[in-house]
Amino acid sequence: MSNHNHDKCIEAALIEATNICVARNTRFTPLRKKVLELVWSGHNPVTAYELLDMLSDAGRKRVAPPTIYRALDFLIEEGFVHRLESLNAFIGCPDPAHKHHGHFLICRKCRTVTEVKDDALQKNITRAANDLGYSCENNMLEIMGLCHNCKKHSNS
Amino acid sequence: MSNHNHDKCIEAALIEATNICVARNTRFTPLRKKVLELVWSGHNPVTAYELLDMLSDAGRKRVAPPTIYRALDFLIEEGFVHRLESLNAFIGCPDPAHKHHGHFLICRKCRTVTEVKDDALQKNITRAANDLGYSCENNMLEIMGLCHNCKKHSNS
DNA sequence: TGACCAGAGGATAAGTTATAACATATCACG
DNA sequence: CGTGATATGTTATAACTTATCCTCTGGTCA
Repeated sequence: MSNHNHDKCIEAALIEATNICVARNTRFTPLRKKVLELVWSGHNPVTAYELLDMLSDAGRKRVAPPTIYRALDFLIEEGFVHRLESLNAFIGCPDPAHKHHGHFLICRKCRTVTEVKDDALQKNITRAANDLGYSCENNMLEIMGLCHNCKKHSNS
Repeated sequence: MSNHNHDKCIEAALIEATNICVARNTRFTPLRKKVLELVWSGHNPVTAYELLDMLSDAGRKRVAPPTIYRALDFLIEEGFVHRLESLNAFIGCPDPAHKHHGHFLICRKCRTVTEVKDDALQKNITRAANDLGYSCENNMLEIMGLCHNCKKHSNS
């Protein structure tokens, strides 16, 4: 995630979300759009309260927590955003058009988060659940470690 | 987890924890023992505040949150207890002697939690991380679905 | 044996994350 | 327009977690 034109990421996410909402006839309101844009401010997780501050800085008059949480609920429901349970934080989904569970790589150093897309892995998870008599309706995998870049530049 | 003698589960967990602490020369104090016992009161996750209430009911004078969190920190550190991130709750580990990451099946109906022990799955996870340039220092998998028993008895 | 020290746990307060409950605004559609 | 449904604003509070400071206890060692 080093030096790319991140504006493109944001723009792409907003356009795709817009298209999906049109297709589904759901309401991509200005607030929801703004929150999605803020979530996409980087490839790092952001917390609800960071979003709150960012929204306020962005010129709106200070909003209260429910405003953010409701927007996030919508964005998660539509698949535009994932929640990182181990961080109580949120991250934009790079592929909202395809329904999937959240599997993430989290760099403990630079906090970059990369989404894992691995069908074999998902199959393996479902299989493991079935082996023990459970159905798998939903699952989340969060892997903490060092990203490629931080591995190179560090000795810890 | 239907009708087993759960006292055996509790007893086994306490004995194993005691042995491990002796081996490691760490202090399994009465408070820590009591908290572990309470965590093991069932095969369901318990929250920190539930433990707080349980401790108080158990005759002690009301303790404050840090007391519980410190005990939990110790128990987690020693591997006796896992934290379920998606529930902000805690569950006893059935195999504390062997270091491993937490992979769980959670029944959304009866809340029974079963720990998954699956080496192939862990290898698969590590491989997926490496494929994307990440190391895997730590990982957590939480699968939500219905357990065998609840599948049989329900139509939702 | 007694001075010292480290670790455990009690007490208070505060920080962080999330939701309930109710009021108001806006939209969609007949 | 009017009405119902959905979105957002507002206030308060619940739920979860940590920081800080202090006391007590049990072990170590001069």
